[in-house]
Amino acid sequence: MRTTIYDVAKKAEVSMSTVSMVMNNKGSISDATRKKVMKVLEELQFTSSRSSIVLKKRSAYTVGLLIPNLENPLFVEIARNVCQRGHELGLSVVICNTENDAEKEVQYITRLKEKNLDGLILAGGFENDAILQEVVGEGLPIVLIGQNIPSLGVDSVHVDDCLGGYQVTEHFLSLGHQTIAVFAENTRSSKERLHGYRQAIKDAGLEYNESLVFVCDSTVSSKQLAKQILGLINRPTAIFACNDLLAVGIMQGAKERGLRVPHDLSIIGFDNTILSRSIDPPLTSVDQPIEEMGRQGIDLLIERIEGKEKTKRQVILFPKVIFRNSTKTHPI
Amino acid sequence: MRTTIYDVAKKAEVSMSTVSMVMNNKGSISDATRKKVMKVLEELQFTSSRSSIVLKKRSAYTVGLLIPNLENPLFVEIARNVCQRGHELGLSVVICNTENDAEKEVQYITRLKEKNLDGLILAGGFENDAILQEVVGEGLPIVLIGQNIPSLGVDSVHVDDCLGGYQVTEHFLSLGHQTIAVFAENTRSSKERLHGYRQAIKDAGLEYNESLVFVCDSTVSSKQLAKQILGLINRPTAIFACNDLLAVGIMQGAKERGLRVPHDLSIIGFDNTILSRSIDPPLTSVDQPIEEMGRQGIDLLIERIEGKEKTKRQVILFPKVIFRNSTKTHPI
DNA sequence: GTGAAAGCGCTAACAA
DNA sequence: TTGTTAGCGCTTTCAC
Repeated sequence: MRTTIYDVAKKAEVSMSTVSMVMNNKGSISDATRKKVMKVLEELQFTSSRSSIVLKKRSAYTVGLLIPNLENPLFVEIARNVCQRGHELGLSVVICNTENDAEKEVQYITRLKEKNLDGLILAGGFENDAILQEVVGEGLPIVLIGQNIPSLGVDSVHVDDCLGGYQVTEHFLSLGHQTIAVFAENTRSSKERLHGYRQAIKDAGLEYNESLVFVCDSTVSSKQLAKQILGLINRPTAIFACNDLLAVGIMQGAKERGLRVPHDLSIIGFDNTILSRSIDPPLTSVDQPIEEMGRQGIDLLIERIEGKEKTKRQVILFPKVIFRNSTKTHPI
Repeated sequence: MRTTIYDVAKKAEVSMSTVSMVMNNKGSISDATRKKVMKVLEELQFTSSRSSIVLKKRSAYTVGLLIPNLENPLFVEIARNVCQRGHELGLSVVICNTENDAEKEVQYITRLKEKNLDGLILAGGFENDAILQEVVGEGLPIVLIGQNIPSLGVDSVHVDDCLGGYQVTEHFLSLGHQTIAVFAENTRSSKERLHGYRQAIKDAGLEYNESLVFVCDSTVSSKQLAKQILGLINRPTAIFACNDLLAVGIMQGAKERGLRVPHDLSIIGFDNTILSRSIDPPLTSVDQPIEEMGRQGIDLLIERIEGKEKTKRQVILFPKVIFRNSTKTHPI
């Protein structure tokens, strides 16, 4: 049978409440008693049962982290940082890999609620917006990492995706590229990046050409797609991939077409993940300050949980293009 | 205030115990009562509080998954599959990223124990063997994934690392390579792989040369090391990297030395992660059946939790070399 | 077939 | 400063 606070009390010859107070640094306890209790606590290697505390306090010191896809190193990195920061602050972080499945999203949220979780962090896309709305309605604190859903009215921390897209496009343009394709996912952040692209194109006095925008959803499909469009007569000379995963696929597709990067084709990715550093040639990619995002995400959430904040806050971080060797001047 | 089983009981005009029995399919309930209760359950969208169940039953339907390093896609993949299988079976899986830190290992395990966890899965290395021994002594079910620690006497599921190392080396030898270096981590599985290498070298009638074995621990250090040893006069013509992460570093080091893979240097990795498919040239790597490992890991653990099994079991899976383009015949 | 009641391990209000 | 006690929400005997 598990050791309980009662066993400690008995051994230390005090009451349960005294032990509880010692453990939680509450009330006023005489030094002698405190020492006595501490000693027994140590001897018995006592750690209290979480579930009874949760039951009593109606708080599990737990936050759920919903991730759409652990295949993308970006999300792994976000998870790592959120867990890290949570751990520092004594919070449990439960990682839930929803795999972009609306069904799973509901299941995970339901399960988390059963556990009396204190808040939710959503990293990346979410399929089932209705349930989110419901959760928000119930007053459960939520923080968005890596995106903003204006209609939801919750805190968020993300880079200025639009600016990132703008910078990428601007760079391509400065290299003389005119036919710049975009590979985007069907997510809010991709749309923002695309928006930046469009803006840059317009600002350069060029025509925005929708047929250069391709929506796809994984390494595999971006590879197929890239292979296909790179076979066109008037093929793009530069491609902006809205994340590194897509960029990897594009590179593979280009290779199968016999095109060399960056000589025949320039590519820029987004997220600056380990992938951009592993592939050959190293991929120019837009960095998101993930550590900062993880830290701020948790911190925002905690303030919200503690009820300090009532207004909606948005932390917008700056993207930064990390130049590597996947782009080149376009021979005019 | 949260809806409780008592609210359900009141609304359905039955007792709490009846509701409980309906929810858990226990006892004998008349069809009429069952329907009545089900209806209210549905109306109230009732889900029961986990913590009270845990408190009462002393089981949280939770298993902890200790991962040494989320930077390695292998572990991410393992986590994904373990979570997946756990979810299917209604178990919560708590991912704990210990970052190879003995301190964190203890913290996580302590915290998990407070939560009444039912079992522990260890994927990959573990720094603090003493605490493991302690946990085993307490009777907490443990399963090892991707390694075996014979002294611990617990269930495990892993590939035949020795065989994998043997196959890799055999392949290099068949291509005519004689000077084959090994980059290993300081882990049990690396040691097994190295053991296979040694065996293959010996079986080929060659001398085992310890100075060709290098221990390192990340992409960065393998890159530095590779750069260094590839500058030697009598440099290796083939390198066996005990995981893909190391292989990536080696490739980068080789590149900085001006060596082309596979033309000037053959490389084989281990784990067949996404990295081996992303880099250029695609890396020949030894596949571990991760999905199988995740599934079997959870399943072994559950049987153990349910007390069905008493004997130690070891599931040994077969590694499989996936040939890509990172090796080439050695010009004699 | 159903309900009453005890109790899982803890916290916090109130007494002493 | 310390102890007593009433629950938190549920499961599970044991009566009926």
